[in-house]
Amino acid sequence: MDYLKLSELLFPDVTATPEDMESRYPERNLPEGAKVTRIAPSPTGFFHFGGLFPATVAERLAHQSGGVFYLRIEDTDSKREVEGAAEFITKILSYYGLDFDEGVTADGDKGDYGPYTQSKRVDIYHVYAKKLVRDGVAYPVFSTDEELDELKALDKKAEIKSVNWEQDAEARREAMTARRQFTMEQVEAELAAGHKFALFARADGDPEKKIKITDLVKGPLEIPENDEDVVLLKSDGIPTYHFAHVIDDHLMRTTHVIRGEEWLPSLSKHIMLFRYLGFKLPKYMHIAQLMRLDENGNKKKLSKRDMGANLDDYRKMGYSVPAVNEYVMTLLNSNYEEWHMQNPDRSWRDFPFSIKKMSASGCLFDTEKLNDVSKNVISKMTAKEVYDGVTEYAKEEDNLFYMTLTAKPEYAQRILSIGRGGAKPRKDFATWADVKPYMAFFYDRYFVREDKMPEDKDKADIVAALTKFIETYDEQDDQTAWFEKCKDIAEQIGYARETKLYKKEPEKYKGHVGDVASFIRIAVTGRQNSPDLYEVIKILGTDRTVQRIKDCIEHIK
RNA sequence: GGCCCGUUGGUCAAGCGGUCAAGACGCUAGCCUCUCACGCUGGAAACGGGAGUUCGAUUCUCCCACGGGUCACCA
Repeated sequence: MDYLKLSELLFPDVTATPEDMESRYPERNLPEGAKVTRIAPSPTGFFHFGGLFPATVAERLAHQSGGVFYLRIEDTDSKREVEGAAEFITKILSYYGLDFDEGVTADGDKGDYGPYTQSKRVDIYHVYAKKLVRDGVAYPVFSTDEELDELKALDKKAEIKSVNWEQDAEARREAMTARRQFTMEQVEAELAAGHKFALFARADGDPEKKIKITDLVKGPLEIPENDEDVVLLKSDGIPTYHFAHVIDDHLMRTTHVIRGEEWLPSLSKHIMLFRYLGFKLPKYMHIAQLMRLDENGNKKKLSKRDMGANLDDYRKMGYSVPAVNEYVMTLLNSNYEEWHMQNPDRSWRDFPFSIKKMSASGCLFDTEKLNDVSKNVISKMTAKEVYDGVTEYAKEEDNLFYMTLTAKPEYAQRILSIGRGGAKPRKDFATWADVKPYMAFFYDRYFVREDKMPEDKDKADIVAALTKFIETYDEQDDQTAWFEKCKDIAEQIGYARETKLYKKEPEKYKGHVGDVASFIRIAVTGRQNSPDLYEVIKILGTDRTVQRIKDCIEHIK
């Protein structure tokens, strides 16, 4: 077979050579040890929560080493592509603070190694496709849709465990080899008839032989050589992932390919293609998948349809950006939490991320842990930061609350200041959505009497306590003076001044000062639980406090 | 079914031949406290199984079991 002739027949319009490509995309001039990484999502309009893991690793590794982190859009599957998806991806990644040095941005491509969208790189792929045909490694397959369907059926059969498994696999293998057979005349005839072809790379591996390769997170690997022909170009001329990966990551000079471990089984294909093309193999890092529990209690890969799989949902649920980032870090690097405890005020970006500390096994997504991380993150924020976070969230999710907050920003921030800023801050919020129920009673619009006065206490005592409180309340009192008055009231209605006194001799009293505080709290906030009552009343103001207590007394009567 | 990856408490995990097998989340007892939220002091809870190598295996090797992934002109 005259492969040169075949290559001209198949790719008559391709004039550029691999050498041209090499000079157009020269090796990067970077300091020793600098890593070039990338994230390469498909524009499906959906960004997987798990996608944050390789993305974060890639970003850290590049930026920690003075390298380059870029975004490439892998839009080689037109069937799955969604309008505006690329823009959505750049938006959500920048929302989570993953900043690119190169790649697709809202204002077009940035960087010298573009285009960064695969559909715009078809000419480049064809240069190498032609070379592989010329080298006798790649061959065309002209298939009708029906033939394709038949083959697909065989694939399906070969996959399913059945008694005839061996035969099914054999039938498939035969069909594959048959596709390799053709004559120049046949190709010319097909082409003349205007038929499209897919381009395959002939596999030369022996699965009995193993390739030794070290994955930076999985460790030393032994994988069988590839003996399955690889689709390079689909019949529309667009490359498959395999071909695009090899060419793009070589030309864009990626040093570390960071991707999910679901790619491990096709690694031998990629290694083969790198060899065919004469490219240097990059370092690989296959990251373990994020799992969920299925109904049988088994771990399953967190897939698109699962709860919590959509990264954008976390924003909608009200999780703050740093909380999500930190949670990802805790799972990615086992010593992150330890470091964070020693450096409580430093950003996760300051953490010396290490490949060695990455786990080789997949972990279960844990909402409890996320919430804990999140509570800690928010508890360290200033009232202003919390206010900003909540208002931004409410603007999207709860317009009335947004209006309520922004009508009196200082008031909202005073509320959010309670118990904040000290060494042991309150940890009330895991999400921005938790804020509204916490502070709702401060707003007449949302105030409701959720909790009733305790049944076991005498109504007359409650009314007496509340009445006395109104009579003696003085907004000039400091906290100690204020609480002394509560104790006085307790004493006057036959309650113990101190909780301890009551606990010592419960039969001597009808209750204790804590009960008095509880009456006031329920009257003022409508709930049994609230933050510091003294602070609450101060913020609420004397008039509203008195009014609420009076209303409450009416209620009781 | 083939191939590949994985296996320390419920979860995330430290460990890298000799440890009473860290820590965090969750659970729990108690303390602190005007309630809540914190905080503090405790507690329960783990090396999948079997062979080897070794004076000694959670740690090394092999086998098994279990779990996961993958087997497209999808990525």
